[in-house]
Amino acid sequence: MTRRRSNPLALAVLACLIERPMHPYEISTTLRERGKEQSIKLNYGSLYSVVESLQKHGLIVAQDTQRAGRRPERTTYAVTPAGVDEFEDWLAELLSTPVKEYPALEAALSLLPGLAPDEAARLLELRVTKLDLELSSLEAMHAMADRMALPQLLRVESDYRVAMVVAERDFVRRLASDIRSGSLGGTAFWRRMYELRDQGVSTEEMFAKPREYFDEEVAAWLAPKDHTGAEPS
Amino acid sequence: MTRRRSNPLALAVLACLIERPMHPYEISTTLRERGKEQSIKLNYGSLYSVVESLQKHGLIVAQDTQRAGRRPERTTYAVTPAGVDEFEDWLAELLSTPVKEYPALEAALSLLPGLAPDEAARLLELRVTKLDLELSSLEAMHAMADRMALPQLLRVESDYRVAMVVAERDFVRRLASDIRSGSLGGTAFWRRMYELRDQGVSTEEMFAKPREYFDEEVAAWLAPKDHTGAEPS
DNA sequence: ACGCGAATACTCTGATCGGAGTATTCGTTT
DNA sequence: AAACGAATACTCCGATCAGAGTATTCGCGT
Repeated sequence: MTRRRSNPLALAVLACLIERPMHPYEISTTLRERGKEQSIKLNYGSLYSVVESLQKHGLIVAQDTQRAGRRPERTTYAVTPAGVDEFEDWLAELLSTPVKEYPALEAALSLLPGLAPDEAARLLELRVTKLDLELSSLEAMHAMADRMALPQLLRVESDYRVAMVVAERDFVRRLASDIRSGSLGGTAFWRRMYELRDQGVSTEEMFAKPREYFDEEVAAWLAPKDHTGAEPS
Repeated sequence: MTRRRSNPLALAVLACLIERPMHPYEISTTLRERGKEQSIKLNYGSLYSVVESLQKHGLIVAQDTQRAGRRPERTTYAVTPAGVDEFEDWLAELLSTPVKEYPALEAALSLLPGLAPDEAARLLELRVTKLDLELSSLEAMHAMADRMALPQLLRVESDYRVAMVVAERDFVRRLASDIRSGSLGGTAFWRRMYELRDQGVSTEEMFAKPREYFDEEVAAWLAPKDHTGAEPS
Protein backbone atom coordinates (compact mmCIF):
# COMPACT_ATOMS: atom_id res chain seq x y z
CA MET A 1 0.00 0.00 0.00
CA THR A 2 3.09 2.19 0.28
CA ARG A 3 3.71 4.99 -2.21
CA ARG A 4 1.25 3.78 -4.78
CA ARG A 5 0.74 6.22 -7.63
CA SER A 6 4.29 7.41 -7.51
CA ASN A 7 5.72 6.26 -10.83
CA PRO A 8 3.56 7.23 -13.88
CA LEU A 9 5.12 4.31 -15.72
CA ALA A 10 2.67 2.14 -13.79
CA LEU A 11 -0.17 4.16 -15.31
CA ALA A 12 1.20 3.58 -18.79
CA VAL A 13 1.48 -0.14 -18.07
CA LEU A 14 -2.18 -0.22 -17.06
CA ALA A 15 -3.09 1.69 -20.24
CA CYS A 16 -1.36 -0.95 -22.38
CA LEU A 17 -2.88 -3.90 -20.55
CA ILE A 18 -6.34 -2.37 -20.88
CA GLU A 19 -5.92 -2.68 -24.65
CA ARG A 20 -4.85 -6.30 -24.44
CA PRO A 21 -2.70 -8.63 -22.32
CA MET A 22 1.02 -8.30 -22.92
CA HIS A 23 4.33 -9.31 -21.42
CA PRO A 24 6.57 -6.60 -19.96
CA TYR A 25 8.99 -6.38 -22.84
CA GLU A 26 6.11 -6.02 -25.28
CA ILE A 27 4.77 -3.19 -23.13
CA SER A 28 8.11 -1.46 -23.38
CA THR A 29 8.30 -1.73 -27.17
CA THR A 30 4.69 -0.63 -27.54
CA LEU A 31 5.28 2.47 -25.44
CA ARG A 32 8.43 3.19 -27.40
CA GLU A 33 6.75 2.85 -30.79
CA ARG A 34 3.99 5.22 -29.78
CA GLY A 35 6.45 7.80 -28.56
CA LYS A 36 5.20 7.64 -24.96
CA GLU A 37 8.83 7.33 -23.95
CA GLN A 38 9.08 11.08 -24.57
CA SER A 39 6.54 11.76 -21.84
CA ILE A 40 7.03 8.90 -19.40
CA LYS A 41 10.42 7.78 -18.16
CA LEU A 42 10.94 4.16 -19.20
CA ASN A 43 13.76 1.93 -18.13
CA TYR A 44 13.81 -1.77 -17.59
CA GLY A 45 14.67 -1.76 -13.93
CA SER A 46 11.62 0.36 -13.17
CA LEU A 47 9.36 -1.48 -15.60
CA TYR A 48 9.79 -4.85 -13.97
CA SER A 49 9.52 -3.56 -10.43
CA VAL A 50 6.42 -1.55 -11.33
CA VAL A 51 4.79 -4.61 -12.90
CA GLU A 52 5.55 -6.63 -9.80
CA SER A 53 4.05 -3.97 -7.59
CA LEU A 54 0.89 -3.72 -9.71
CA GLN A 55 0.52 -7.47 -9.41
CA LYS A 56 1.04 -7.37 -5.65
CA HIS A 57 -1.80 -4.87 -5.38
CA GLY A 58 -4.15 -6.97 -7.50
CA LEU A 59 -4.37 -4.46 -10.34
CA ILE A 60 -2.97 -6.93 -12.86
CA VAL A 61 -2.63 -10.72 -12.90
CA ALA A 62 -0.13 -13.03 -14.56
CA GLN A 63 -2.00 -14.79 -17.32
CA ASP A 64 0.50 -17.33 -18.50
CA THR A 65 4.19 -17.97 -18.67
CA GLN A 66 5.84 -19.49 -21.68
CA ARG A 67 9.18 -19.73 -23.26
CA ALA A 68 10.16 -19.78 -26.93
CA GLY A 69 13.24 -21.96 -27.25
CA ARG A 70 15.69 -21.30 -24.48
CA ARG A 71 14.99 -17.58 -24.17
CA PRO A 72 14.02 -16.13 -20.83
CA GLU A 73 10.45 -16.70 -19.79
CA ARG A 74 7.80 -14.29 -20.96
CA THR A 75 5.04 -13.77 -18.47
CA THR A 76 1.89 -12.27 -19.95
CA TYR A 77 -0.19 -10.04 -17.70
CA ALA A 78 -3.82 -8.94 -17.91
CA VAL A 79 -5.53 -6.07 -16.15
CA THR A 80 -8.17 -6.76 -13.46
CA PRO A 81 -11.38 -4.74 -12.94
CA ALA A 82 -9.66 -3.09 -9.96
CA GLY A 83 -6.84 -2.20 -12.33
CA VAL A 84 -9.20 -0.47 -14.75
CA ASP A 85 -10.71 1.53 -11.88
CA GLU A 86 -7.30 2.50 -10.61
CA PHE A 87 -6.26 3.60 -14.10
CA GLU A 88 -9.25 5.88 -14.55
CA ASP A 89 -9.01 7.27 -11.07
CA TRP A 90 -5.31 7.94 -11.25
CA LEU A 91 -5.49 9.54 -14.68
CA ALA A 92 -8.38 11.72 -13.51
CA GLU A 93 -6.32 12.85 -10.54
CA LEU A 94 -3.28 13.65 -12.66
CA LEU A 95 -5.38 15.74 -15.03
CA SER A 96 -7.41 17.58 -12.45
CA THR A 97 -4.87 18.26 -9.73
CA PRO A 98 -1.60 20.14 -10.13
CA VAL A 99 1.20 18.76 -7.97
CA LYS A 100 4.27 20.64 -6.83
CA GLU A 101 7.22 19.76 -9.00
CA TYR A 102 10.85 20.77 -8.76
CA PRO A 103 12.26 21.67 -12.17
CA ALA A 104 16.04 21.96 -12.22
CA LEU A 105 15.88 25.49 -13.54
CA GLU A 106 13.82 26.67 -10.59
CA ALA A 107 16.45 25.29 -8.20
CA ALA A 108 19.20 26.98 -10.20
CA LEU A 109 17.40 30.34 -10.28
CA SER A 110 16.96 30.26 -6.52
CA LEU A 111 20.78 30.20 -6.23
CA LEU A 112 21.42 32.70 -9.01
CA PRO A 113 23.40 35.20 -6.88
CA GLY A 114 26.02 32.42 -6.53
CA LEU A 115 27.46 33.47 -9.89
CA ALA A 116 28.51 36.88 -11.18
CA PRO A 117 25.76 38.80 -13.05
CA ASP A 118 27.39 38.87 -16.49
CA GLU A 119 28.31 35.21 -16.21
CA ALA A 120 24.73 34.35 -15.23
CA ALA A 121 23.36 36.38 -18.13
CA ARG A 122 25.74 34.67 -20.55
CA LEU A 123 24.66 31.23 -19.36
CA LEU A 124 20.98 32.13 -19.61
CA GLU A 125 21.48 33.42 -23.15
CA LEU A 126 23.18 30.15 -24.01
CA ARG A 127 20.14 28.36 -22.66
CA VAL A 128 17.89 30.43 -24.91
CA THR A 129 19.75 29.27 -28.02
CA LYS A 130 19.47 25.65 -26.89
CA LEU A 131 15.76 26.03 -26.23
CA ASP A 132 15.33 27.51 -29.70
CA LEU A 133 17.04 24.44 -31.16
CA GLU A 134 14.74 22.17 -29.20
CA LEU A 135 11.74 24.12 -30.43
CA SER A 136 12.71 23.82 -34.06
CA SER A 137 13.16 20.08 -33.71
CA LEU A 138 9.77 19.79 -31.98
CA GLU A 139 8.19 21.82 -34.74
CA ALA A 140 9.81 19.68 -37.42
CA MET A 141 8.24 16.64 -35.76
CA HIS A 142 4.87 18.35 -35.77
CA ALA A 143 5.14 19.17 -39.44
CA MET A 144 5.93 15.51 -40.08
CA ALA A 145 2.97 14.39 -37.95
CA ASP A 146 0.69 16.71 -39.92
CA ARG A 147 1.89 15.24 -43.23
CA MET A 148 1.01 11.81 -41.87
CA ALA A 149 -2.42 13.19 -40.88
CA LEU A 150 -1.86 12.10 -37.27
CA PRO A 151 -4.80 13.50 -35.26
CA GLN A 152 -3.84 16.25 -32.83
CA LEU A 153 -5.43 14.27 -30.02
CA LEU A 154 -2.54 11.82 -30.22
CA ARG A 155 0.09 14.48 -29.75
CA VAL A 156 -1.39 16.83 -27.13
CA GLU A 157 1.48 15.95 -24.83
CA SER A 158 3.87 17.23 -27.44
CA ASP A 159 1.85 20.43 -27.91
CA TYR A 160 2.07 20.84 -24.16
CA ARG A 161 5.84 20.53 -24.25
CA VAL A 162 6.03 23.17 -26.94
CA ALA A 163 3.90 25.54 -24.89
CA MET A 164 6.09 25.04 -21.84
CA VAL A 165 9.37 25.37 -23.72
CA VAL A 166 8.17 28.58 -25.36
CA ALA A 167 7.18 30.00 -21.97
CA GLU A 168 10.53 29.05 -20.50
CA ARG A 169 12.45 30.55 -23.37
CA ASP A 170 10.53 33.82 -23.19
CA PHE A 171 11.06 34.03 -19.45
CA VAL A 172 14.77 33.26 -19.62
CA ARG A 173 15.37 35.65 -22.52
CA ARG A 174 13.65 38.40 -20.60
CA LEU A 175 15.57 37.60 -17.42
CA ALA A 176 18.96 37.65 -19.17
CA SER A 177 18.17 40.99 -20.73
CA ASP A 178 16.97 42.43 -17.41
CA ILE A 179 20.24 41.37 -15.78
CA ARG A 180 22.27 42.95 -18.57
CA SER A 181 20.32 46.19 -18.42
CA GLY A 182 20.17 46.28 -14.63
CA SER A 183 16.38 46.58 -14.64
CA LEU A 184 16.02 43.51 -12.44
CA GLY A 185 15.69 44.84 -8.89
CA GLY A 186 18.79 44.10 -6.83
CA THR A 187 21.16 43.78 -9.78
CA ALA A 188 23.14 46.88 -8.85
CA PHE A 189 23.99 45.36 -5.47
CA TRP A 190 24.75 42.00 -7.03
CA ARG A 191 27.07 43.55 -9.59
CA ARG A 192 28.85 45.67 -6.98
CA MET A 193 29.43 42.63 -4.77
CA TYR A 194 31.25 40.76 -7.53
CA GLU A 195 33.18 43.89 -8.49
CA LEU A 196 34.46 44.18 -4.92
CA ARG A 197 35.20 40.47 -4.76
CA ASP A 198 37.31 40.80 -7.91
CA GLN A 199 39.20 43.58 -6.14
CA GLY A 200 39.91 41.21 -3.27
CA VAL A 201 37.47 42.58 -0.71
CA SER A 202 36.13 39.78 1.48
CA THR A 203 32.43 39.30 2.06
CA GLU A 204 32.71 39.97 5.81
CA GLU A 205 34.51 43.24 5.12
CA MET A 206 31.72 44.37 2.75
CA PHE A 207 28.98 43.65 5.25
CA ALA A 208 30.90 45.14 8.15
CA LYS A 209 31.09 48.56 6.48
CA PRO A 210 28.18 48.76 4.05
CA ARG A 211 28.30 52.57 3.82
CA GLU A 212 31.88 52.46 2.63
CA TYR A 213 31.28 50.00 -0.17
CA PHE A 214 27.70 50.44 -1.34
CA ASP A 215 25.49 53.36 -2.25
CA GLU A 216 22.84 54.73 0.08
CA GLU A 217 19.89 52.62 -1.06
CA VAL A 218 21.77 49.34 -0.75
CA ALA A 219 23.47 50.24 2.51
CA ALA A 220 20.07 50.94 4.04
CA TRP A 221 18.99 47.47 3.01
CA LEU A 222 22.03 45.87 4.58
CA ALA A 223 21.31 47.36 8.00
CA PRO A 224 17.53 47.14 8.21
CA LYS A 225 15.44 48.11 11.24
CA ASP A 226 13.58 44.88 10.53
CA HIS A 227 10.04 45.73 11.57
CA THR A 228 8.66 43.01 9.31
CA GLY A 229 10.82 39.97 9.98
CA ALA A 230 12.39 40.27 6.54
CA GLU A 231 16.06 39.57 5.94
CA PRO A 232 18.58 40.21 3.20
CA SER A 233 20.40 37.62 1.03
CA MET B 1 31.80 9.00 -8.40
CA THR B 2 28.39 7.57 -9.27
CA ARG B 3 25.49 9.83 -10.10
CA ARG B 4 27.04 13.02 -8.81
CA ARG B 5 24.98 16.08 -9.61
CA SER B 6 21.72 14.25 -9.32
CA ASN B 7 20.08 15.84 -6.30
CA PRO B 8 20.00 19.66 -6.41
CA LEU B 9 19.79 19.65 -2.62
CA ALA B 10 23.56 19.02 -2.70
CA LEU B 11 23.95 22.26 -4.64
CA ALA B 12 21.96 24.15 -2.02
CA VAL B 13 24.12 22.62 0.72
CA LEU B 14 27.25 23.86 -1.04
CA ALA B 15 25.68 27.31 -1.40
CA CYS B 16 25.06 27.47 2.36
CA LEU B 17 28.52 26.25 3.30
CA ILE B 18 30.11 28.79 0.96
CA GLU B 19 28.56 31.50 3.13
CA ARG B 20 29.88 29.96 6.35
CA PRO B 21 30.39 26.56 7.99
CA MET B 22 27.22 24.99 9.39
CA HIS B 23 25.90 21.72 10.70
CA PRO B 24 23.26 19.88 8.66
CA TYR B 25 20.27 20.83 10.75
CA GLU B 26 21.30 24.48 10.55
CA ILE B 27 21.51 24.14 6.76
CA SER B 28 17.99 22.83 6.71
CA THR B 29 16.57 25.69 8.80
CA THR B 30 18.51 28.26 6.78
CA LEU B 31 17.11 26.93 3.52
CA ARG B 32 13.66 26.86 5.02
CA GLU B 33 13.85 30.45 6.28
CA ARG B 34 14.93 31.72 2.90
CA GLY B 35 12.12 29.90 1.16
CA LYS B 36 14.45 27.70 -0.89
CA GLU B 37 12.33 24.79 0.21
CA GLN B 38 9.81 25.95 -2.39
CA SER B 39 12.31 25.34 -5.18
CA ILE B 40 14.46 22.51 -3.86
CA LYS B 41 13.02 19.37 -2.29
CA LEU B 42 14.28 19.11 1.28
CA ASN B 43 13.85 16.20 3.61
CA TYR B 44 16.11 14.95 6.34
CA GLY B 45 16.84 11.55 4.90
CA SER B 46 18.16 13.10 1.71
CA LEU B 47 19.95 15.92 3.50
CA TYR B 48 22.13 13.66 5.58
CA SER B 49 22.92 11.27 2.75
CA VAL B 50 23.76 14.16 0.45
CA VAL B 51 26.09 15.67 3.06
CA GLU B 52 27.82 12.34 3.48
CA SER B 53 28.27 11.99 -0.25
CA LEU B 54 29.68 15.51 -0.59
CA GLN B 55 32.16 14.68 2.12
CA LYS B 56 33.13 11.42 0.44
CA HIS B 57 33.93 13.34 -2.73
CA GLY B 58 36.06 15.90 -0.89
CA LEU B 59 33.75 18.83 -1.65
CA ILE B 60 33.15 19.52 2.04
CA VAL B 61 35.01 18.54 5.22
CA ALA B 62 33.82 17.94 8.78
CA GLN B 63 35.16 20.83 10.81
CA ASP B 64 34.27 19.82 14.32
CA THR B 65 31.82 17.76 16.28
CA GLN B 66 30.30 18.92 19.53
CA ARG B 67 27.34 18.27 21.68
CA ALA B 68 25.28 20.62 23.83
CA GLY B 69 24.07 18.72 26.87
CA ARG B 70 22.93 15.25 25.97
CA ARG B 71 21.52 16.18 22.54
CA PRO B 72 22.71 14.36 19.47
CA GLU B 73 26.06 15.41 18.09
CA ARG B 74 26.28 18.33 15.74
CA THR B 75 28.96 18.00 13.11
CA THR B 76 29.91 21.29 11.47
CA TYR B 77 31.03 21.13 7.84
CA ALA B 78 33.02 23.57 5.73
CA VAL B 79 33.33 23.76 1.96
CA THR B 80 36.67 22.97 0.26
CA PRO B 81 38.11 24.78 -2.78
CA ALA B 82 37.04 21.80 -4.88
CA GLY B 83 33.55 22.27 -3.44
CA VAL B 84 33.43 25.91 -4.54
CA ASP B 85 34.50 24.91 -8.05
CA GLU B 86 31.91 22.19 -8.18
CA PHE B 87 29.22 24.61 -7.03
CA GLU B 88 29.99 27.15 -9.74
CA ASP B 89 30.34 24.53 -12.41
CA TRP B 90 27.16 22.73 -11.50
CA LEU B 91 25.11 25.91 -11.22
CA ALA B 92 26.45 27.06 -14.58
CA GLU B 93 25.39 23.78 -16.13
CA LEU B 94 21.90 23.94 -14.65
CA LEU B 95 21.42 27.46 -15.97
CA SER B 96 22.84 26.94 -19.42
CA THR B 97 21.60 23.49 -20.33
CA PRO B 98 17.95 22.38 -20.43
CA VAL B 99 17.45 18.79 -19.31
CA LYS B 100 14.54 16.57 -20.23
CA GLU B 101 12.05 16.46 -17.41
CA TYR B 102 8.87 14.45 -17.01
CA PRO B 103 6.06 16.58 -15.59
CA ALA B 104 3.08 14.56 -14.40
CA LEU B 105 0.72 16.46 -16.67
CA GLU B 106 2.69 15.52 -19.76
CA ALA B 107 2.39 11.85 -18.83
CA ALA B 108 -1.34 12.27 -18.21
CA LEU B 109 -1.92 14.06 -21.52
CA SER B 110 -0.16 11.29 -23.40
CA LEU B 111 -2.85 8.90 -22.08
CA LEU B 112 -5.75 11.30 -22.53
CA PRO B 113 -7.84 9.01 -24.78
CA GLY B 114 -8.09 6.67 -21.77
CA LEU B 115 -10.99 8.77 -20.47
CA ALA B 116 -14.16 9.94 -22.20
CA PRO B 117 -13.90 13.38 -23.87
CA ASP B 118 -16.39 15.22 -21.69
CA GLU B 119 -14.91 13.72 -18.55
CA ALA B 120 -11.43 14.75 -19.67
CA ALA B 121 -12.61 18.29 -20.42
CA ARG B 122 -14.31 18.51 -17.02
CA LEU B 123 -11.14 17.43 -15.23
CA LEU B 124 -9.02 19.89 -17.20
CA GLU B 125 -11.41 22.72 -16.37
CA LEU B 126 -11.14 21.74 -12.72
CA ARG B 127 -7.39 22.00 -13.04
CA VAL B 128 -7.72 25.48 -14.47
CA THR B 129 -9.59 26.67 -11.38
CA LYS B 130 -6.94 25.15 -9.12
CA LEU B 131 -4.16 26.78 -11.12
CA ASP B 132 -5.95 30.12 -10.80
CA LEU B 133 -6.03 29.67 -7.05
CA GLU B 134 -2.33 28.90 -7.00
CA LEU B 135 -1.67 31.99 -9.08
CA SER B 136 -3.54 34.29 -6.77
CA SER B 137 -1.66 32.96 -3.79
CA LEU B 138 1.66 33.42 -5.60
CA GLU B 139 0.67 36.94 -6.52
CA ALA B 140 -0.32 37.71 -2.93
CA MET B 141 3.15 36.60 -1.88
CA HIS B 142 4.70 38.87 -4.48
CA ALA B 143 2.68 41.85 -3.32
CA MET B 144 3.90 41.13 0.20
CA ALA B 145 7.51 40.85 -0.98
CA ASP B 146 7.18 44.19 -2.75
CA ARG B 147 5.89 45.85 0.42
CA MET B 148 8.96 44.53 2.20
CA ALA B 149 11.10 45.93 -0.63
CA LEU B 150 12.62 42.51 -1.26
CA PRO B 151 14.76 42.84 -4.40
CA GLN B 152 13.40 40.97 -7.41
CA LEU B 153 16.73 39.16 -7.74
CA LEU B 154 15.89 37.19 -4.62
CA ARG B 155 12.62 35.91 -6.00
CA VAL B 156 13.37 35.13 -9.66
CA GLU B 157 12.59 31.49 -8.98
CA SER B 158 9.14 32.54 -7.89
CA ASP B 159 8.67 34.72 -10.96
CA TYR B 160 9.67 31.69 -13.00
CA ARG B 161 7.01 29.59 -11.30
CA VAL B 162 4.39 32.21 -12.07
CA ALA B 163 5.39 32.27 -15.72
CA MET B 164 5.18 28.49 -15.97
CA VAL B 165 1.87 28.22 -14.14
CA VAL B 166 0.34 30.90 -16.35
CA ALA B 167 1.54 29.05 -19.46
CA GLU B 168 0.14 25.78 -18.17
CA ARG B 169 -3.20 27.34 -17.29
CA ASP B 170 -3.54 28.97 -20.70
CA PHE B 171 -2.66 25.73 -22.46
CA VAL B 172 -5.05 23.62 -20.39
CA ARG B 173 -7.91 26.12 -20.70
CA ARG B 174 -7.48 26.14 -24.45
CA LEU B 175 -7.27 22.36 -24.61
CA ALA B 176 -10.44 21.85 -22.58
CA SER B 177 -12.31 24.27 -24.79
CA ASP B 178 -11.00 22.58 -27.97
CA ILE B 179 -12.23 19.24 -26.69
CA ARG B 180 -15.67 20.67 -25.86
CA SER B 181 -15.98 22.33 -29.26
CA GLY B 182 -14.50 19.40 -31.16
CA SER B 183 -11.89 21.60 -32.81
CA LEU B 184 -9.09 19.38 -31.52
CA GLY B 185 -8.26 17.02 -34.39
CA GLY B 186 -9.38 13.46 -33.62
CA THR B 187 -12.04 14.42 -31.09
CA ALA B 188 -14.91 13.24 -33.29
CA PHE B 189 -13.43 9.73 -33.37
CA TRP B 190 -12.69 9.82 -29.65
CA ARG B 191 -16.24 10.92 -28.84
CA ARG B 192 -17.79 8.30 -31.12
CA MET B 193 -15.70 5.54 -29.51
CA TYR B 194 -17.01 6.33 -26.05
CA GLU B 195 -20.54 6.68 -27.39
CA LEU B 196 -20.34 3.18 -28.84
CA ARG B 197 -18.75 1.83 -25.69
CA ASP B 198 -21.66 3.22 -23.69
CA GLN B 199 -23.98 1.36 -26.04
CA GLY B 200 -22.11 -1.85 -25.26
CA VAL B 201 -20.12 -2.23 -28.47
CA SER B 202 -16.74 -3.84 -27.76
CA THR B 203 -13.52 -2.33 -29.02
CA GLU B 204 -12.73 -5.32 -31.23
CA GLU B 205 -16.15 -5.06 -32.86
CA MET B 206 -15.58 -1.37 -33.66
CA PHE B 207 -12.25 -1.99 -35.30
CA ALA B 208 -13.43 -5.05 -37.16
CA LYS B 209 -16.12 -3.10 -39.00
CA PRO B 210 -14.98 0.51 -39.10
CA ARG B 211 -17.28 1.45 -41.97
CA GLU B 212 -20.29 0.39 -39.98
CA TYR B 213 -19.49 2.42 -36.89
CA PHE B 214 -17.53 5.45 -38.04
CA ASP B 215 -17.86 8.07 -40.73
CA GLU B 216 -15.80 7.97 -43.91
CA GLU B 217 -12.86 10.06 -42.78
CA VAL B 218 -12.29 8.07 -39.61
CA ALA B 219 -12.86 4.69 -41.29
CA ALA B 220 -10.17 5.55 -43.84
CA TRP B 221 -7.81 6.22 -40.93
CA LEU B 222 -8.60 2.90 -39.30
CA ALA B 223 -7.68 0.90 -42.40
CA PRO B 224 -4.68 2.82 -43.70
CA LYS B 225 -2.58 1.77 -46.69
CA ASP B 226 0.33 2.66 -44.44
CA HIS B 227 2.82 4.07 -46.88
CA THR B 228 4.55 6.02 -44.11
CA GLY B 229 4.89 3.58 -41.25
CA ALA B 230 2.32 5.50 -39.22
CA GLU B 231 -0.23 3.76 -37.04
CA PRO B 232 -3.46 4.68 -35.30
CA SER B 233 -4.11 4.87 -31.54
C1' DA C 1 27.95 -22.37 -43.77
C1' DC C 2 29.32 -19.35 -40.45
C1' DG C 3 30.20 -15.15 -38.22
C1' DC C 4 28.42 -10.84 -36.43
C1' DG C 5 25.55 -7.24 -35.12
C1' DA C 6 20.87 -6.17 -33.77
C1' DA C 7 16.98 -7.39 -31.31
C1' DT C 8 14.78 -9.97 -27.61
C1' DA C 9 13.74 -10.45 -22.87
C1' DC C 10 14.93 -9.88 -18.87
C1' DT C 11 18.10 -9.89 -14.02
C1' DC C 12 20.93 -7.85 -10.61
C1' DT C 13 22.98 -4.59 -7.71
C1' DG C 14 24.33 -0.57 -5.50
C1' DA C 15 22.53 4.04 -4.77
C1' DT C 16 19.12 7.00 -3.45
C1' DC C 17 14.90 8.52 -1.42
C1' DG C 18 11.19 9.45 1.55
C1' DG C 19 9.26 9.64 5.65
C1' DA C 20 8.38 7.71 10.08
C1' DG C 21 10.63 7.26 14.42
C1' DT C 22 13.76 8.71 18.48
C1' DA C 23 15.64 11.24 22.14
C1' DT C 24 16.40 15.50 24.33
C1' DT C 25 15.46 20.25 25.76
C1' DC C 26 13.00 24.64 25.94
C1' DG C 27 9.06 27.53 26.64
C1' DT C 28 4.38 28.06 27.97
C1' DT C 29 0.34 27.01 29.95
C1' DT C 30 -2.66 25.28 33.76
C1' DA D 1 5.28 22.55 39.61
C1' DA D 2 3.87 19.33 36.40
C1' DA D 3 2.48 18.62 31.93
C1' DC D 4 2.43 19.49 27.17
C1' DG D 5 3.61 20.90 22.71
C1' DA D 6 7.14 22.69 19.76
C1' DA D 7 11.73 22.75 18.38
C1' DT D 8 16.26 20.48 17.98
C1' DA D 9 19.09 17.22 15.75
C1' DC D 10 19.32 13.51 13.84
C1' DT D 11 18.84 7.84 12.63
C1' DC D 12 16.97 4.06 10.28
C1' DC D 13 14.90 1.20 7.01
C1' DG D 14 12.07 -0.43 3.41
C1' DA D 15 10.90 0.93 -1.22
C1' DT D 16 12.33 2.50 -5.49
C1' DC D 17 15.36 3.52 -9.22
C1' DA D 18 18.84 3.64 -12.79
C1' DG D 19 21.34 1.43 -15.78
C1' DA D 20 24.89 -1.98 -16.63
C1' DG D 21 25.11 -6.74 -17.53
C1' DT D 22 23.52 -11.42 -19.39
C1' DA D 23 21.93 -14.92 -22.33
C1' DT D 24 19.66 -16.27 -26.40
C1' DT D 25 18.03 -16.02 -31.16
C1' DC D 26 17.30 -13.96 -35.73
C1' DG D 27 18.53 -12.03 -40.00
C1' DC D 28 21.90 -10.87 -43.26
C1' DG D 29 26.01 -10.60 -45.63
C1' DT D 30 30.01 -13.17 -47.50
